[in-house]
Amino acid sequence: MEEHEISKAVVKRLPRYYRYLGDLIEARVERISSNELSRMMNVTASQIRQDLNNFGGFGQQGYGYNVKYLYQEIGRILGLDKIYSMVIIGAGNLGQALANYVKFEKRGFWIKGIFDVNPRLKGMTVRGIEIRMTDELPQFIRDNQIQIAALTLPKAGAEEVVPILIENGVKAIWNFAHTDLNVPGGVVVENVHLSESLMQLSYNLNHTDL
Amino acid sequence: MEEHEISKAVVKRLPRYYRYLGDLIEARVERISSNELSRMMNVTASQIRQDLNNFGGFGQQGYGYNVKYLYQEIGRILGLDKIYSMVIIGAGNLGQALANYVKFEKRGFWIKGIFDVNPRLKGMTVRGIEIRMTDELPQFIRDNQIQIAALTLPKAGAEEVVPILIENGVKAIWNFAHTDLNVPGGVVVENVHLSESLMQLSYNLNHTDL
DNA sequence: TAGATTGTTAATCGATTAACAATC
DNA sequence: TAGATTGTTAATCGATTAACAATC
Repeated sequence: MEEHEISKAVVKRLPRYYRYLGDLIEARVERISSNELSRMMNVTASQIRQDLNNFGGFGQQGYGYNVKYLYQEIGRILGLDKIYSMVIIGAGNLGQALANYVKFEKRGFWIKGIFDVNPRLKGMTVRGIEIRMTDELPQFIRDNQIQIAALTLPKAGAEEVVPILIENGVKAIWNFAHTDLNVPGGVVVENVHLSESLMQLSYNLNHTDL
Repeated sequence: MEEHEISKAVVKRLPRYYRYLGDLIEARVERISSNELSRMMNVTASQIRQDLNNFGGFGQQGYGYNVKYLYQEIGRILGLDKIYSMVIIGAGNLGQALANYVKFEKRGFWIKGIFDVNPRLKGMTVRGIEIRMTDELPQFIRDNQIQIAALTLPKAGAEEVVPILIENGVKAIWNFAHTDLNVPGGVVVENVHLSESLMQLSYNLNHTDL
């Protein structure tokens, strides 16, 4: 992989580059300079070139970047050239929203199972994926070599389930519960704290002038 | 309000302070020093003191911070002492998940209506909130003095609806659509790009050593 | 008063932007 | 070749951490 550590700020920008490049492909654009892209994205051309050169030289002097090639390379950097097996823990609205979001599967994130503690949901399916009871989780993770778990359940349940996930081999947690999870090194956590996002909105609403 | 501009990084940390302070109140803790809090939250005590002092001196030398008071003050800074009227545009799973999330209302974010273009949803309710057709939106926003709109619909629809929202007085957009919205100054956008979050997870999964 | 801890200034670190030589 | 644009070094800017005087 890379020689040096890539900063969080850079990693956060990569998916946005990827999205814009995808749009350019759809628009049949073949090449783009850091300058044009910077105008589209409202960032500096310098930042784009610096960000990309963390991972290697993808452009060509006097030409710019080939859109398709750069898209593919950023996809590879993000790990989108691989296939992942995923479970969703918590079959409420949010869990079902994720399960129904087909685009994840297009990007290689396969949802293998949905779990809940509510026995009334047992056997029901969401987009063909069966809802299972949480006690089946350890076996299921091992049998299906699950790498990623999305936690769409309340705080207390999330904290309980994390050690079970990790014991059985889960390597990444997409955490929607309103708590900071404790995981050992080598396990990755990505937080989506919706209420904190709404509070930031609220702050900005109150501190932005017309 | 404040004299100088507060950095985005600081604003992003405020809701997390708020959450930890809420937990401390529940645990009946009366006072806390920046040092104790820093250990709980895995940040430096210096950062906590710097962050808070952007907004004023909430502590007392030799004592620390009064938990309840600090909680209340951060809530006020975040605008959580006010009440907001909100609509959700897009009555899919994600929109319904937001509508069902009662805690938002506890924090003063009242969901007044849910909108969709699908006529089959017309008249249905989610937690007592009626689903309305998008053509009723302009009137509804004005009549109910809606300040915030959550966009839980596909990209194209989101881009179409934004000018309508703004024309009728919406001041903040909570954007779940996979696109960067164009809004005039004075209108606030907070993005929640789930697929980009998943890509960051994927990156970290592939670039973290055991 | 002595001890603790803040508020704040100064030092350090890292990220962004500018500049330009290399080169297609 | 001349023009364009990258890759990369240097300069700037901002954010984080350290240090300590002020003070409860």
